[in-house]
Amino acid sequence: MTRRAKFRQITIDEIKSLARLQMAEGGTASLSLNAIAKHMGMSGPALYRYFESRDALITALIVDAYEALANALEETAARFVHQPVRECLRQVLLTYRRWALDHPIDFQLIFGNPIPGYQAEEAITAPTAGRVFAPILRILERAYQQENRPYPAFLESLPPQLQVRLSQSMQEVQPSLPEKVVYVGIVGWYHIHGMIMLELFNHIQPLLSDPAQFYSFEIERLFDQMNL
Amino acid sequence: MTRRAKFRQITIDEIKSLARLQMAEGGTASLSLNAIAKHMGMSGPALYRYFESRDALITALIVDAYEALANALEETAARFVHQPVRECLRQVLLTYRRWALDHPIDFQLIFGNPIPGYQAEEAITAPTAGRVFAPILRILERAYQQENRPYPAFLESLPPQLQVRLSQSMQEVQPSLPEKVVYVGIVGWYHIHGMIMLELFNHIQPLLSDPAQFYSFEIERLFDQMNL
DNA sequence: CACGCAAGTTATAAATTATAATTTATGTTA
DNA sequence: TAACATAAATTATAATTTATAACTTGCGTG
Repeated sequence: MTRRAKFRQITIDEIKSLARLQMAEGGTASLSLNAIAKHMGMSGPALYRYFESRDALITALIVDAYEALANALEETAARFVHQPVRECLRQVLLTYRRWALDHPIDFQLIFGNPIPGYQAEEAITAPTAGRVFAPILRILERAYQQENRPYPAFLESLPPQLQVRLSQSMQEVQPSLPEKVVYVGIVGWYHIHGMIMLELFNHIQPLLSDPAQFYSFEIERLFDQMNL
Repeated sequence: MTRRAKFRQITIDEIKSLARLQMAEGGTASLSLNAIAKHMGMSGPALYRYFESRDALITALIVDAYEALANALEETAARFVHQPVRECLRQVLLTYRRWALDHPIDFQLIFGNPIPGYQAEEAITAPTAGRVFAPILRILERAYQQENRPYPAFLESLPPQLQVRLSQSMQEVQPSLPEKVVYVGIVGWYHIHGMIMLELFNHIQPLLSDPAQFYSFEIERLFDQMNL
């Protein structure tokens, strides 16, 4: 990497870092290119050398967030891969919530409403989205394929017309995955993910004294249903 | 109501209506006081006679949305009150999703991330929030109290330290509600609501061919667990 | 050494929310 | 009915946005 490119990368990183900081203080809306530039000691339009537009910056942040979440999940999955399936998936799901609470802004960027007028570009975010779901699927595959656990009873009553559509990128990560595994994964992910969104996007929070305990409780309940 | 007050109310309604329309087209961010005024044939600052600020307008819209959702749920609950508990709750939950899909903007206003820099005022929104949860609780109370159904098995393993905190307003709607009923309600609401948020805020949608079928499937699964 | 391109600058355009000052219209009251 | 108070709307203006254009500076490589 040339000397110039290195400095360029540093500048890009600093811009993104400041953008995250700004959003952490005032919400996803308070992102201001001008303010960032000012804070970096340069003036407004200079930033457009590094990001084509405000939306381009946001897209970059979203992609980063996706990667970071996926990395966190994969790392946990790897660390507990020698533990029993139940413990391994438990740790992954706990990491999921932990990461969301530790990086609320990034989580909002990924799963929240689009920012002011920002239009998420499916083409850019979709590939990485698969990486988030993949670790969960891999653990479930181990449970039902390798260890031959019986599939959950509720799969029997699943409507036959209902079909899963694994995205291109996810199929690359996990080729030839049995449909039943994916179904179980979706049911679990919806359940878990929904809880986290509710906790993070508030409005329901005051209902429970300790969301963490409730989350753990629901995880065990889910595992029981999954025959883990 | 005086003649002037009536016109004033009409104007307020028109502003809110146009605001909703605007958001429906360009997302919650595209709300512009100027554009509304222009569309109404008056110029900018005139709107400030009716709403103190942009945030005040948004708050009004949020309150309206809460009311509308609560009304829809209550209406369905009333219409099916003579049906078996299971059918009644099913219809209420179907209405919940239906309303969310039919009014995505309002649903985002209520449960999504705050708009660009907008800070939700708990004091204003909390009271109405109770009305959304209340119909569900009432049906569950009927099941477990009046009809003496056994409580779900999973309640046994609920951590004893976990406590529910019913808001002031909810206690007024439902006084002296057994804690167990509230627990079941929360578990159910989290599950259901989480699914809807995922469907609405996308990012996971392409995973399933028919979200409606999945939703119905999960409802039945939930009911089985609830002994309904 | 000199040329080319990257990086940053200022100037400017088109929006936004919001305030101040002013005019116009309405409704009530002496 | 006439006069006055207040509501409603206007224009002008300020302070911010994002974004483009044109120009200057300076690095680094051939």
